[in-house]
Amino acid sequence: MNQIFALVDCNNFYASCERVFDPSLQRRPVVVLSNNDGCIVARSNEAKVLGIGMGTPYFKAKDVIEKNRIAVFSSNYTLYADMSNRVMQTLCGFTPNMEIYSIDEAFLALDGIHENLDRYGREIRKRVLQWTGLPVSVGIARTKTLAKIANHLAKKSLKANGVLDLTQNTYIDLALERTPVEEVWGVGRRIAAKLQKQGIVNARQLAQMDTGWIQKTFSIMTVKTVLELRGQPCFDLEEVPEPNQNITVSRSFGQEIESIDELHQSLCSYVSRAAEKLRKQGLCVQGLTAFAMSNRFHTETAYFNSGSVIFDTATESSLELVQAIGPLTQRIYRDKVKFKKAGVILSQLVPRDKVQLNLFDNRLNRDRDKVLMQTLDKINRRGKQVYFASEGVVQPWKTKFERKSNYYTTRWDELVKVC
DNA sequence: TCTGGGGTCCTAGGACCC
DNA sequence: TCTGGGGTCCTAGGACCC
Repeated sequence: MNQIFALVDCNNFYASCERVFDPSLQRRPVVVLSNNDGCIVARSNEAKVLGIGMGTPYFKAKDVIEKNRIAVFSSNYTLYADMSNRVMQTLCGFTPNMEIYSIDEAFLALDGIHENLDRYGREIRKRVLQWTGLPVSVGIARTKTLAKIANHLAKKSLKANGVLDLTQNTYIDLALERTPVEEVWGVGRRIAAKLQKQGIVNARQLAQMDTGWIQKTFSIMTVKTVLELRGQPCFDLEEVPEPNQNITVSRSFGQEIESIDELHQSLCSYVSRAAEKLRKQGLCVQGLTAFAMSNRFHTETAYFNSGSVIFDTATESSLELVQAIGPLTQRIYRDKVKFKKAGVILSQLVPRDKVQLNLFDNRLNRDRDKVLMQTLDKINRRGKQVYFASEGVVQPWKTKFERKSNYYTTRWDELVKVC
C-alpha cells in the first residue's frame, strides 16, 4: 500500500492564538514566553524578522522588544489547548485516519484522496483558517520525514504559499538540497554537527549516506531517518496514542526559596497536579520521584538532589502521594541552598483495572480515597479550586505569568466583547 | 537581577548469574 | 585463590522531539 502523509502544522501557534482574539495585534510583532516568563517560545513572522531567536531568554531580548513595540504574552495554556482542540476537530473532517502529533501539528493519511493533492491541501488550509482563525501550513509526501520537509518549505516559500506536495519524485531532490541537514526531523544539534564535519550539510547528501556507517556512528533511529528521506516509510501513523510511561510535573519558582516548608508546599502542589493527570488517564502509579535543584546557570553553587519511593500497591490517591512527599522533602532538602526549581515524576504506571493487589496492603480506606478523589476531580473540573492545605496558601514560590492574556474561550467573564 | 516543561527512545556499561 | 566468557536485566545518560 502506497501511503501518503500530510503534515498540518499551525504557523507560530501560540503567537497566532493571541492574535485571533486581539485584532490590534494584526500588524504588530508578537512573542509568547515560556513558564515563569523565562524564554521566548513563539514568535510571529515579524518578530522572527527582527532577529529574535527561538528560546532566547526574555531579559536578553528586552531591548529589541521595547524598541520595536513587540507585544509580549505569558503562556496561556488553557487558551492554546482549547484552540488546538478546535483545529484537530476541523482536521477530523478531512480524514478519520489522523495522528495528533503535538499541540499544533497533526499527520493525516491521504491515501484514498483521488483529487489533486495540492488543491486538497489548500482546502484544508482554507477551512482551518475560516473555522478557527489560525493559519496553517500543509506538507504532503510519502513518508513522515518528507512531509515534515515539505511543510517547512511550504512555510518558507512564497511560491508554495502554505502548501507543498512532494509526492512527485521530480521535486524531491531539489527540496532535499534546499533543506539544511540540521532541519531534518530526527537530526538534532549533536548529530548535525557531526554530519557537517563530514561535509554533509543538506538533506540530499544525508539521504545518500551509507546506512551501515550511519548505524555505526549514530543509531538505528538515524538509519530510519535516512531511509525515510529516500522515500521508504519507517514510521507509521500512530492514530491511538500509547499510554504515558511517565508523568512529570516540574516548575521553576517565581523566586528562589530556602525554607523546607516552601519546598514541601511546592512539591505537594506538583504531586497533586500530577495525580490529576494520572487519574484523567485512568492510571495508577507505583514509583514516585521528587527532585529539587538550585539555579542551573550558577554552576559554582550548583545543587541537585532527588529521592524516590516505591509503593507496595499502585495508587491513584492524591492523599497517599502527598503524604509520601513529606519524607522525600526531608531527604532532598539542604540547608542554605537557594532552590530554583523542583518537580515530581510518576513512573511505573499501570492501568487502574490492572493493579496487582498486595497481600500485605495495609493502607486503610482505599475505597474512601477513591470516592474522595472522584469528588475532588469533579469540583476542580468546574474551575473551582480545591486543594491540599499542605500546598500552602500564600505560595511565594509560584511560577510567574505576569503578562497572560484572557481565557477568551473558556471563561464567561473573559469572552471577547463586541461593542 | 532576570535563562521553560514534558515527553520518548537508544546505548553503554555495570551487576548478576551460570 | 585464580581463571573466562556469555547472557540478561537494569539504569543512567545522551539525544531527540515539540
